[in-house]
Amino acid sequence: MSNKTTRDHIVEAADQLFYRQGFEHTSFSKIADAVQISRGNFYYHFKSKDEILDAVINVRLANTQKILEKWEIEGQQPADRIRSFIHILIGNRVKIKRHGCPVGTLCTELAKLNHASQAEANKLFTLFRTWLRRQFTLLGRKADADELAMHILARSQGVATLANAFHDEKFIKQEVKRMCDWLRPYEESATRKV
Amino acid sequence: MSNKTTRDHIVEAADQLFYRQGFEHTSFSKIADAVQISRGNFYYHFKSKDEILDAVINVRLANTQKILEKWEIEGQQPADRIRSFIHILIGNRVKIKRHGCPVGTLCTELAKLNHASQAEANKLFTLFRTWLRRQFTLLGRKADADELAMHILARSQGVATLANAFHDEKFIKQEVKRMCDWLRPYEESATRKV
DNA sequence: GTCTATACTGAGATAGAC
DNA sequence: GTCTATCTCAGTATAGAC
Repeated sequence: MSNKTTRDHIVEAADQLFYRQGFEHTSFSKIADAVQISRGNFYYHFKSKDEILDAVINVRLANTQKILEKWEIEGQQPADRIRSFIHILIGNRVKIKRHGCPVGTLCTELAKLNHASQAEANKLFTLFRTWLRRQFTLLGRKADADELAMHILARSQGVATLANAFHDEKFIKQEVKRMCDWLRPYEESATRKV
Repeated sequence: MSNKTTRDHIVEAADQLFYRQGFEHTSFSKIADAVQISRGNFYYHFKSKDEILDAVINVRLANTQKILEKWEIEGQQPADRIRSFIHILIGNRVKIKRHGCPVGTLCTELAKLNHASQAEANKLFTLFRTWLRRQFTLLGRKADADELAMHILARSQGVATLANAFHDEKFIKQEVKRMCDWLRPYEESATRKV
């Protein structure tokens, strides 16, 4: 099963390093060290560093899509699914404390660099946004589904940013509870209608 | 009055550029172009790029302190002062849409770089946190004042991150309204006690 | 496919003239 | 104080052997 190509290994290592150290700060040497190949070998697989970034973004998009589908299937009710989203903050709390949100920090960095792949990276946010919007629509909030989706997305971003700055896991748990409390009235009003 | 030294001009230009393009991405050449001095001249005023960063952080700390004092004086009630904080999102919405939050994006970047000045930059967050905590304490929330301070700080961070990614000013206004709505019950319960 | 060697560039930093 | 000239180093990228 572990028939990963060198290309896969490069993308995987770059994915990790871009998350932990940032895109610009991650040099070819660092990726080369991680994958245990020579620097020259990169250019057989990719034309440039930007191409590696695009590959990383595509992998992340695919993985995100899979997770959203998983939550869609596992969660009986829309509110359960939204809670799955909220709880990634808990599941990834150690990484978030150390490196922030992988989506948010990448989009923020690419915006500063005015990088050509900004729009591609932003699609990661859009995946979550669209999925959350659908869940809120299913909760009967047709009129403000997108606003609610953006609201909860923003809150999870803020939590990640501050948890990272203050190196605080407890804060993540605190805020997750608040977000779940916030969600409950929407859930209950939907249940009453059914 | 405009007796600014060259050093002041350097710090000012670096401040802007670090915000707009990021610290690492901002080279000496770019700052030199902005200030209209030669690259070599930097080293009369600063020993290294990191020293410029420290100077920038110190300026930002001083400016933040001033703003907080201003809000403290201008706002009659603690809730008014907290609303002053919330409304910087509106006042700075164009910049936030373009470059995110100056505090959040700097702290996030320095965390990725594992930069020595991380702790200094985080003091910017701490200034807001401590100030907000005091306002919530004055609102009679002694037990959870810090939690509420962190909560509102996180929300403003999340708003800035998404407004930047989606280039969306309307979203900022939407969320500011939500934050003010969120604040009202705390304000009213405090007023009732008085 | 992977390597070594190397070109080229731009970065931070230094020396010394003015 | 400010400049020009220069150093050193790390980065991306290329060429060509194996």
